[in-house]
Amino acid sequence: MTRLDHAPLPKKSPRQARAQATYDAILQAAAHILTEGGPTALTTNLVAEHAGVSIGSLYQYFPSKEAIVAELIRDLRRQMLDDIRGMAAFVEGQPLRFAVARMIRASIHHHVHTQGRAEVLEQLEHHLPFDTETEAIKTQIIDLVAALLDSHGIEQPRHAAFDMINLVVGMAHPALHVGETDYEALALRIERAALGYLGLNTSGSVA
Amino acid sequence: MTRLDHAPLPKKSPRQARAQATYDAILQAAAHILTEGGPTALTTNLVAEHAGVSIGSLYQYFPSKEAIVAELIRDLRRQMLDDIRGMAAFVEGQPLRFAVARMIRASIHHHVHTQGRAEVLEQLEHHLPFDTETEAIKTQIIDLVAALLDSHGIEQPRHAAFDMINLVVGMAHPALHVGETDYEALALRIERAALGYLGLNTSGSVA
DNA sequence: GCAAAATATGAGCAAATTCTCACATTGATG
DNA sequence: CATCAATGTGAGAATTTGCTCATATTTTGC
Repeated sequence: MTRLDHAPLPKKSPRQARAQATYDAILQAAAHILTEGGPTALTTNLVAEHAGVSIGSLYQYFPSKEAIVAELIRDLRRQMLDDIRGMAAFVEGQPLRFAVARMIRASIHHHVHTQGRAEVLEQLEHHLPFDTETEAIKTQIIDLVAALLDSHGIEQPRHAAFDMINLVVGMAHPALHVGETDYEALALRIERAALGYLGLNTSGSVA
Repeated sequence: MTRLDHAPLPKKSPRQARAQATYDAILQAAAHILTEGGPTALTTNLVAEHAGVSIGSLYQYFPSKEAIVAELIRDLRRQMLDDIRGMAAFVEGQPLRFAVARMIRASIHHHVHTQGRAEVLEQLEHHLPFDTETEAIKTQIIDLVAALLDSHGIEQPRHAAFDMINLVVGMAHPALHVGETDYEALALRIERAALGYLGLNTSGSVA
């Protein structure tokens, strides 16, 4: 066994000099192609070309096309987890309304930053072999949000965390996809729904 | 010009006896493959095989694989529009809370009935050539919901309709996908968020 | 510098995929 | 029935795609 036994990478680990650049270029190219052309546009040859790398190099680091997608998914989840962690730490001890507000802004920011990638990847994930790490990260994300809600006395925190995440993402993504650029206005609208879900009613009625 | 000039079907229109069965079998098979195996599993040969039809027949009605997907999307949208139309008629004159409750249940029912298809198809739609009919149907759906909200004095009804649809779908779909079967409980949770969004506050606070 | 290890290359093979076309079968019509 | 149009068939041509491997280049350790 070499020193790569800790990594869930199915093939050779690159960690040495320019290899990392090759590895990164492949992932970046794959992400780009996926968001631009959709799942059917993703071919290994095209990825290699876009990455400015030979097809042979691609297969040095990824045993298959699916492995590239799987790694993209892991990357995205790790990023999400990091963002949520930072957010959770930031709102520690603050009132729930504030925490919710921050969470919504963070989610919008995250989706803007990863433009459309989440959609496609989540979709593809369903038809990929079960990945332990990805699943573990998803659990951690739910747990973090659940802990946050629990600390404010929300009932069934895990259930609520699941709903809250979907509520925020479900509203934010289509709006952003359709070209909405007033993030603050969007956040305020989502906030109304989120606070309603949590039973923290905003004052005035629109109707 | 023959009598098929009214249909946006790029190839021959089937309307005659068993031809319709073939046509339907192809669409059904494609839908099944898409939901089971995802976008990458969809190949014309496989569709023909699953439909119990020769590959030649498939190309008699669809000029390309994309045309099949496009038709599936149109089908789904038409179904959505019909469901919403029925729902809107049913809640005519009823209070907004009731209308919202019905809309949420209808949406859940619709998603249960079309299991996962919406996700994949919506995703693929983004990378397909612009389809006038599909777009028109989407507009009609928004308009219907907007009219409903407007009749109850909701401000910016089109904006609100867009948000409401995404809120409901965004919360319902992941829950159903994860195996939730208590539709009523799910509907009640979504209702909290929806009413919160609309400013129709529910009574008690959970926190 | 030099050998050995790490990394990169890309022609090309096997399999998959899209789609055509010449022909067979079925159904309708008088 | 006979005829013709509508429908169905599937071998296979043309292309694409996933991936390998023999070889070339670069980097590292000494």
